[in-house]
Amino acid sequence: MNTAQTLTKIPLFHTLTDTQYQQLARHARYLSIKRGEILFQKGDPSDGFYYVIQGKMKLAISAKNGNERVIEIIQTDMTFGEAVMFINKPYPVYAQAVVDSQLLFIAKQAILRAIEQDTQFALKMLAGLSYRLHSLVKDVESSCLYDSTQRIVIYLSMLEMNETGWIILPATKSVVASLLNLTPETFSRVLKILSEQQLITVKGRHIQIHDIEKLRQFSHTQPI
Amino acid sequence: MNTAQTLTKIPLFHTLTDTQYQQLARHARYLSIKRGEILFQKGDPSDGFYYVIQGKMKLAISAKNGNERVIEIIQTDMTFGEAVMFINKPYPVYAQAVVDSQLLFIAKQAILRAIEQDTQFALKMLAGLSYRLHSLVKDVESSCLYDSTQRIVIYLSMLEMNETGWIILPATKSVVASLLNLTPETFSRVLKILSEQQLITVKGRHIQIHDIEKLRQFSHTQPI
DNA sequence: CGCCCGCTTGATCGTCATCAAGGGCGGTGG
DNA sequence: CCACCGCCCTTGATGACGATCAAGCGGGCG
Repeated sequence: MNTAQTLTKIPLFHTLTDTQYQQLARHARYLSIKRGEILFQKGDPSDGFYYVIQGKMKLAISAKNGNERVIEIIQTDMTFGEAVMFINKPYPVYAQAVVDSQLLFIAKQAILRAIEQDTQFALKMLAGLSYRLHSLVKDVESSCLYDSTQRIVIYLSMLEMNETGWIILPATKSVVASLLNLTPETFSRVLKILSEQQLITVKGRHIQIHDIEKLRQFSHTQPI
Repeated sequence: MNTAQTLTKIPLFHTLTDTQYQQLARHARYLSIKRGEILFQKGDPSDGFYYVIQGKMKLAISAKNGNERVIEIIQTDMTFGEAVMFINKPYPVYAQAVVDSQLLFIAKQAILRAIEQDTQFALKMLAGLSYRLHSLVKDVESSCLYDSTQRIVIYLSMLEMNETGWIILPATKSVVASLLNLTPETFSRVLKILSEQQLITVKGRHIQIHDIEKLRQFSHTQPI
């Protein structure tokens, strides 16, 4: 598949014309990245954003002492790095490949031109950023107002969209734990408790939720 | 001052023409709100955003048990609520007046029209949202990677832009504490410790930083 | 002058991180 | 096919940070 064709898969671009796709394609470049590799470091300058053709990336921050906190896990068919493009600031996070991945980089100038030509595109861009902002507020909310069990239950509930009742964690348990602002140890312990309560079944990264309502109830009755 | 004149003070609108100002003014309305009053509740639908002509607002979330967490303090000349406008979701936070305030509400449809007419405006809007996103990431970073003393020092350093060395907290200590994800008690204790270390002087909401470098050093040497 | 609200200070507790060690699974090579 | 190795994950013991509960202080405003 060529670059222009790949671009048509990005939801953000769905209102564009063929000509515009060709323009974008000229400013896009394909790249492949191996598991564990760093795409950009916190502090690097930004001149475009990325689309995940296939694979998984994680955005995270880290303290001097080595502690890290995963902000987001970017999966196949998602984009990242849009926001930083519009302000002259370096990346506030670093990006690392969780598995071998294929990415598409789209240069800032191409986006700016597209915005000039297409109002709908600008609105989509705004909606995309707004959505991100919304998610982050929810994230802050979670971290501040809920304890570890509640955060985990909320997270599992979010993933619970399949019909089967089985969900698959998008990364290793350590990474998911960090996403929920927990240590791997705590994450493991809570999953064990939920298992013992017959609320879930854990098989590696696969988790079955038996009764989502009971699960939610449990997490609320925990305090006191 | 009439509405159109007030609009010209909003940085976001600086590229607009007089005609556009008139258009916007028709979709804007002035409102006055008393200290403590709620402007909108979490969950309310959004159909525009707000500009603080004079006063102070706070955006916060709250848990069932009554706990609250202040996300942002909006001061005179700042805007809020832009992001939610672009996605069909209710406010993820509630807004409350910290002091008696005058606001300008600008309806969504006026903004959408302005975006259609002015590319520069769309870009400014994008930059504004990006900036918000950036701040929030910084906020998450602070909460996760730094302890209470470090967060307070970082916050005080941010406010430290005046020449005098004296800074003024933008709200009551309780509200600032919540903004830093701390209880008032902890906030008070840390300020006391910093005072005892001769690093700052506290007089009500006025704080003098004696030596910002020593202050930073202290907050880093604390752990261990 | 007195009340109320916001701040301080103290004592105690709980949650989660940290430190440490052991177990399981998958991949690789003999 | 089996053995080995490394990486996660688990499980246990301990501790620290900050929250909570409780009481007293102080200053501003009516």
